[in-house]
Amino acid sequence: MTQPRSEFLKTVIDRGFLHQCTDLEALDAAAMSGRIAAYIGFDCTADSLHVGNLVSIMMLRWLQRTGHRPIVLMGGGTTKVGDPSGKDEVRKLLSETDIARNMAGIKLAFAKFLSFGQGKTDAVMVNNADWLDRLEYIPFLREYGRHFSVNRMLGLDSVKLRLEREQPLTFLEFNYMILQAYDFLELARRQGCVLQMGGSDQWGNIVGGVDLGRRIEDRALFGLTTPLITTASGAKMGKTAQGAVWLNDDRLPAYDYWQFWRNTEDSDVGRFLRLFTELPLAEIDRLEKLRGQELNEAKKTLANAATALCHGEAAARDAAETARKTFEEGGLAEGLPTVTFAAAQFAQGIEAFRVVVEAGLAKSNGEARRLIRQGGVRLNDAVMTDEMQKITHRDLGAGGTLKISVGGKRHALVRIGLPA
RNA sequence: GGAGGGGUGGCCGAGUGGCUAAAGGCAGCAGACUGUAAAUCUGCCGACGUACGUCUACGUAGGUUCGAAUCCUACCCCCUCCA
Repeated sequence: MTQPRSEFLKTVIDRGFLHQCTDLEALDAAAMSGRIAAYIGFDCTADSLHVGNLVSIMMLRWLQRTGHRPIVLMGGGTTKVGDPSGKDEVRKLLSETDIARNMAGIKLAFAKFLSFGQGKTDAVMVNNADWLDRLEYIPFLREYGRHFSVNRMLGLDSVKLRLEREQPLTFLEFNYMILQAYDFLELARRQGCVLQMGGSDQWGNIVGGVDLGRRIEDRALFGLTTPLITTASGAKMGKTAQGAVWLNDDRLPAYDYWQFWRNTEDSDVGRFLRLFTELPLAEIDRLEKLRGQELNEAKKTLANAATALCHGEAAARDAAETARKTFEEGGLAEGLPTVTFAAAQFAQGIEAFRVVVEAGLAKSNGEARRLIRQGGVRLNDAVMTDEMQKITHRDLGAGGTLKISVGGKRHALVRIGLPA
């Protein structure tokens, strides 16, 4: 199509958020003619969202920034069914209490990215359990079930994949797309919602809703999907040593979140800046042209901006400052993870490997020992060789603190604690 | 309900009585090289003990055996086909 005219679509396309759209021109016209409401659904399968969800969240944020109304749909109802998309195996059934707890955790993140309230472009949050829980089987089947063709559903990737691999697909899961389609219609009725967005794996489910709206009420609904974001090396984004990169700081501290972005691969920097920050495109063009070591500046900018969005400006500044002191000055920085030992323990001396474990830099004594033997541990930047070396008062620098490091990136502080 | 197949370490996946803490791959960690990047090479990769060692582990619970992931029994779960 020709260039979109609406602010919303222009932004979405220029920044790399668009994968597929059911009718880009008509959607563009709708967005030009006034405020639209759009939604994305999030199932409550974990108690925090992670960076894999960030593309969707940023979509809603841009929607709001360009004058439209975002709807966050919590899948309190659909989580009980389980989305087969992109899954090789049947999902475990989650209990109602699990779902409620997960929903509470997920809400925390949205409060940071969107502004909620009663205003015209304020975001709203709804829970599909509100209507799905009340559905009656036979009436639902007669009214909505007849609009779904099993022939077509069998062709959907989410279903086809399972069948081709001869993996089980339960009837429960098979119904997921019907419920998601119904959600869209319900939101259109309740909130005047005309657009559903989501990851590319949601295409089939989204189109199902668009079709249902047309068939039942002749509504013009739109679907738009975002690309699956992988790193340049092809890995699914958002894994670290500890696991997923969570958005909630009780699952992943802001400092580690910052580090995640700081360690972006060179070839991903420009793309990530466009997707995960709100820096002007001209600025991003400049940053991604930096070469070699200079590109590290762009990575810091990325880390600062992304962390500020998720954890706030102050947390981003702290993380950046901690990183600067630690990596660029090789010094001690407040803000690193800290362990304390009693003065009496220092007096006796503590075996080095125990300190490494206590600092959370190794999972077991054996691992800590191996790390030290392999020359992977440094005490105040001096490589350690003896895992039995005693850490004592003498190792504490000014301020009564010492730094212990594993590898180039993981650091912790050790200091004297108050007598227990 | 019937017949058959299967449950092994974070994941995939070998292994059908001792040589198996369990091949191989992936993921991960460390070292070298660097730019807190990527790629490459090297080493590590159940827990505990400074090594020889001990313990825990192959769906669960028992049993056979000097010795079991491997054999037997019961149970649980999953898959395929048939009804």
